[in-house]
Amino acid sequence: MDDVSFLLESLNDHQREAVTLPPQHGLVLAGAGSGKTRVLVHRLAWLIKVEQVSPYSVLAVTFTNKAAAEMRARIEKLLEVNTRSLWIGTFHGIAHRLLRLHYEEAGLPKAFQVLDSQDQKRAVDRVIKSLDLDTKQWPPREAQGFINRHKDEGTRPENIADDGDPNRRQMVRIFSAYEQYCQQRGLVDFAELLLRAHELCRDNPDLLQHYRQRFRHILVDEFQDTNSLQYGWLRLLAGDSGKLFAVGDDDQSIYGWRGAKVENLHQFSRDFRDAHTVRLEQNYRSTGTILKAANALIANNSERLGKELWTADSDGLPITSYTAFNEYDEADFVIGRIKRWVDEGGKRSEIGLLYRSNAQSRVFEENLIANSLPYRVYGGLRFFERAEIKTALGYMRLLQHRADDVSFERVINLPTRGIGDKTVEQMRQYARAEGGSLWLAATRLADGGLTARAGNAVKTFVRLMTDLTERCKDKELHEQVQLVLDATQLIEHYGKEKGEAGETRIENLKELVSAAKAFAYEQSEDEDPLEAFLTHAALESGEGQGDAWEDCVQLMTLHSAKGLEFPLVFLTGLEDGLFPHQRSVNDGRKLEEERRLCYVGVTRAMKELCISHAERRRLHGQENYCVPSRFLRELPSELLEEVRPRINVSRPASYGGGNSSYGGSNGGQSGYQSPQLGGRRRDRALKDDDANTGLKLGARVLHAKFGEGTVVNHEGNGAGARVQVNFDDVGSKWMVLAYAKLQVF
DNA sequence: TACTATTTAATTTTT
DNA sequence: TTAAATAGTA
Repeated sequence: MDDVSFLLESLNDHQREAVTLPPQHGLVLAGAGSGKTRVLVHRLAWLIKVEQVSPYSVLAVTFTNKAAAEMRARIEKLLEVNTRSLWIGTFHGIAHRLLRLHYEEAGLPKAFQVLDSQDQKRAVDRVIKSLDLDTKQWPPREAQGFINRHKDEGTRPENIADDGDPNRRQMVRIFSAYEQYCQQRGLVDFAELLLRAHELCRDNPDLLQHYRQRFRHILVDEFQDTNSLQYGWLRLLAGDSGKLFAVGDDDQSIYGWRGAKVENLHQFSRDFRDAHTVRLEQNYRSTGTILKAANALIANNSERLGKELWTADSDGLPITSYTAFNEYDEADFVIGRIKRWVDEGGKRSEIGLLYRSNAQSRVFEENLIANSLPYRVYGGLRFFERAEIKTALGYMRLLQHRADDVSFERVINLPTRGIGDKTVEQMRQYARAEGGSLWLAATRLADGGLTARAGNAVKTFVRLMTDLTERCKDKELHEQVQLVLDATQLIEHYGKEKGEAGETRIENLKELVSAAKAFAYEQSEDEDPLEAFLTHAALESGEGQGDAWEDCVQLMTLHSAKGLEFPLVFLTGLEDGLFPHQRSVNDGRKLEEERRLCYVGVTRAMKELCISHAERRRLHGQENYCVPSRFLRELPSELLEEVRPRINVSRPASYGGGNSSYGGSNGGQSGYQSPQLGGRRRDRALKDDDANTGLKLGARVLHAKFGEGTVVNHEGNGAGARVQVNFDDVGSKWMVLAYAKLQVF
């Protein structure tokens, strides 16, 4: 046997145990930063090198293209094997591949199209309208959710039990009609990819047998994120002889709301009795302090499989906790710390600025701009989801498939060519009556049946498309894209948008040509390049397309931060109602998911962690007094170093001194303030907050009977003044200040 | 058909 | 507040 020590020497005992498990089912509970990907990659290498498993017999499944690409790259680096025969991909990518290979058995046309969620929504919208339903009463978004939820559970409309609820019955009707709509046109949405692939395997014994014999080993990443259908498919594929090796972390399950089932992690050990479980608890990312905080926080969750992170490293710095007046003050503090980090020689790209919801980024962005700090906001529209790109691709699709009604509708009047809603509706009716495509309707109606004006416009469009088809013959992919852009004048159209928007759109369209060029380069011979490119666009969001890399502060939601790490992390907006989110506070399960989200945030930090919350925050245009997040209280206070604003604007003299930790005696803390903005806001805070009661909103108080709580409201003056206190244990109460004998701290 | 006023709702997101 | 969707107007 070859020397395989290189596969093991960089691993700790537990990692090594996982990697070298005998060829059987394995479950690795990998804590944050415990070297999960490394174990997965080394396991795969071990199977090939030591267990003599052919790369051909291994299937490795991930959730994102990024993770799949990284895994492939690391395997290639570790071993010099032919990774082409190795199936590494996303659930959707692999399902797609199976369906392409076996489209007939799957009941699909050879050239079936993949719908992304936008396309799906449009399709659902059309279906609802074709059923003569009001989209007000039946919002496409909800119907789409209904459809996807059921597909994710492996359910077809005919399998949904009729419980007599007319609402539900109507939804099922829409679901059915949508399925028919897609089947007729050869359209497959994301959930359908998985469901079809599952049914394909389930209903074709020979085919299933073939793949069962082929894939002796199935490796799964982020197993806690699998939904019912995905797990069902894995089990089916593994059968009795295939070996599943799943890696996941129940404490990092944050996608329950989109169908992920943490329970699968529990179920795994029940379904595969002989499965070995290995825990990876040594963390190679964060300081001891950060890990202690993370452990303490997550200990508040129930039904955990149980893990405790530890590190061989030192405790490091305490966690900074900042109480801001409002969101602007919070941003001032964060940006001040960012500057400090950069001044001390740190890179901006080493900073992760995390928040619960996207709306929070705005204030940070404004402040970063004011301080000329480059930043990058993650999330938002991906390259292939941008309107201009979708439109251009719509033309490409229509070029390829004349009957593609979704693309037809997208493109028919963009740029505007005088074919309005009325004309399109006529075409729809014609198409419906004839059972043909909109394209057919357009060609027929162009020769009569429309007003002269509309008829001419439609004729022009038809000619445009036929000309394009002609001119695209025998052209390279990127030349075809260029031809489409030229002929449709999309660049001119989108360039008209005012401001930077137009510029960006033009750049994106040009980038599409480059993307096509780059794509064709790595394309294999036997596929139709355009067809493959269109699928690529649907299946890969095009992350990394466009914007060049720079040393930027990284802004993102906690969800998008999963899997990443930063030397310096800001965890912002730790306020009840915001984080945990309002919609989760009254539901134990949801609340636990929020806590896991917080855990994910904390464990992103390598060296320094700064946590902040605001006492008041403008939300939906309303100024709100905020109660500090319960998660804040779950972090051991000895790990925290509280940083206070430099002045105490709102505490009246009578409460000023004594044991009050709000007492603003430290005059320092300058350097994190932008003077004009900060100053003005503070003045306002003074006025608003100068409560008649003399008790500051958001202040923590102690009541002899009810215990600790937070002041959330007040009314009245003098002797009759009352305050509303939200007690940690007994909830919210109004009390007369004069009698309540509240102790402030 | 395109622009403007009004209404409405308001996590999180990959494929 | 603000962004998006819808309704109304030039």
